[in-house]
Amino acid sequence: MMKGAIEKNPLFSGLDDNECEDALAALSAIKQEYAKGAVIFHAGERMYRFGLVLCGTVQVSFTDIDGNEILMASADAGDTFGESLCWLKVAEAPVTVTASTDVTLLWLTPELLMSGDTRKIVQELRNRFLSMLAAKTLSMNERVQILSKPTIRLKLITFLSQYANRYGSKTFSVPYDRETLARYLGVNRTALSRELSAMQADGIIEFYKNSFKILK
Amino acid sequence: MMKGAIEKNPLFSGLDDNECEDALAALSAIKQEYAKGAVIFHAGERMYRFGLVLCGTVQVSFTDIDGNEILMASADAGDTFGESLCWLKVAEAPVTVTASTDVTLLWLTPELLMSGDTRKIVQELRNRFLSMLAAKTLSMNERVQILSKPTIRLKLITFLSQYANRYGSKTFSVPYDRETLARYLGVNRTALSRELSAMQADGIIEFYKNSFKILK
DNA sequence: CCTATTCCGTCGCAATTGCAACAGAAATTA
DNA sequence: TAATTTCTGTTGCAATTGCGACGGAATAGG
Repeated sequence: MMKGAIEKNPLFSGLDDNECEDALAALSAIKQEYAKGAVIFHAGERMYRFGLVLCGTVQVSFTDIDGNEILMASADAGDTFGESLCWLKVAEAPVTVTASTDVTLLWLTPELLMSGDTRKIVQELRNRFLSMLAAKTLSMNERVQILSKPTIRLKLITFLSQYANRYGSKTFSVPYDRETLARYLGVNRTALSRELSAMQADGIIEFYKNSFKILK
Repeated sequence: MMKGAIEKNPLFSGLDDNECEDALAALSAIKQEYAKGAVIFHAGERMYRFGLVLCGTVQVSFTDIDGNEILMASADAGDTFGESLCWLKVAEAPVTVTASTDVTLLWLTPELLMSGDTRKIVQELRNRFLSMLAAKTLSMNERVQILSKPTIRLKLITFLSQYANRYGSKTFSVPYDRETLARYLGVNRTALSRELSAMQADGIIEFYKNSFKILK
């Protein structure tokens, strides 16, 4: 049913049905559903489990020192959130997770991965969990790369190039509305619209809603 | 000798001498020295080992699509670099590592951590390696938090607050010169100097070279 | 089909920033 | 010590961006 989303996740991809069941059991998987807008996790609590999104989209925002909310990531089907805070047993997690749409997700507990359990599936999961974290680090590098660019245009070009690379095509759509994209890029929404229009006028890109085409 | 730097690193902290030796052996540690300015790792190669800085400072810069160099991190004694790229066996690592000062470092190979080796020390290292990656993710969150701020002043306040938190004091010094700090914050150097002066005039901070004091 | 709501682009203006040129301080080297 | 190089702060100006207000398009709900 939700098999698709699970398979997309590097923790489970390529496992056969039995292995998958064992893996879910080893992680004490619990399914839960949230309505659009619901708060999935409150900042300030400890994150005992991390989340794997089965369907829908969640937003992870960081509550900073002044109480402002900064969009850290949005997780779609197959994506996870909260692994680091969970693994490190951070007492007061500084992130809030909310449902952008109706959401179904699995809560997973990495407790067994920390133990000396030598079952094959547990060892495999340990390795995969590690790979997942490593991949997350690299994807955050990409975010930093974008945010470091001096102008909105360069941020957009970098962002769009990254997407084009990931999709292997110069035509693609992104899972953000303008407001969310602006926050992801760290810029003002209307300034973003202005720049998108300018880039289209300059013949650099074409776009319709969330679909983009890089002309270059 | 360099024991201090090693102990600062979460992979080795708290291990006794024997364990430490075993750990270094398990990671096939090799010591190497570089002169100031030397290139420690070239972008485009595969990173078979990750680095642990024993003394000195290295800079990790990201080479983006246009060939620009973006400062991703600077690693001091006890810090590591390249774990993610190494673990994921990325064929063409997109980072360049250079020596900001004369540098001594250990090259470490995580190969054994990927195996089914069940020796206690290896299991321990696996867990610690994981924690290290998780911690890196969180510290990158802090960087993103800074870069997401709309103005130089807010970036600085966020950056300085993070440092004050880490040191547990409102007086501290940072390991960056102005040029490097500007690149870390993603802003223009002279604009940074201008804003620092303005903040001092406004009674928010005091600073002398790389020493800062938050007055608030 | 109509209405309310959300989403998106445009515009003018003020504020912030990048940039280039420059000068003095500090550190390094001869 | 003198000379050279590096680092840092200042300033004027142009370019970019943030912000608020607005209107039209798209969407959702009845």
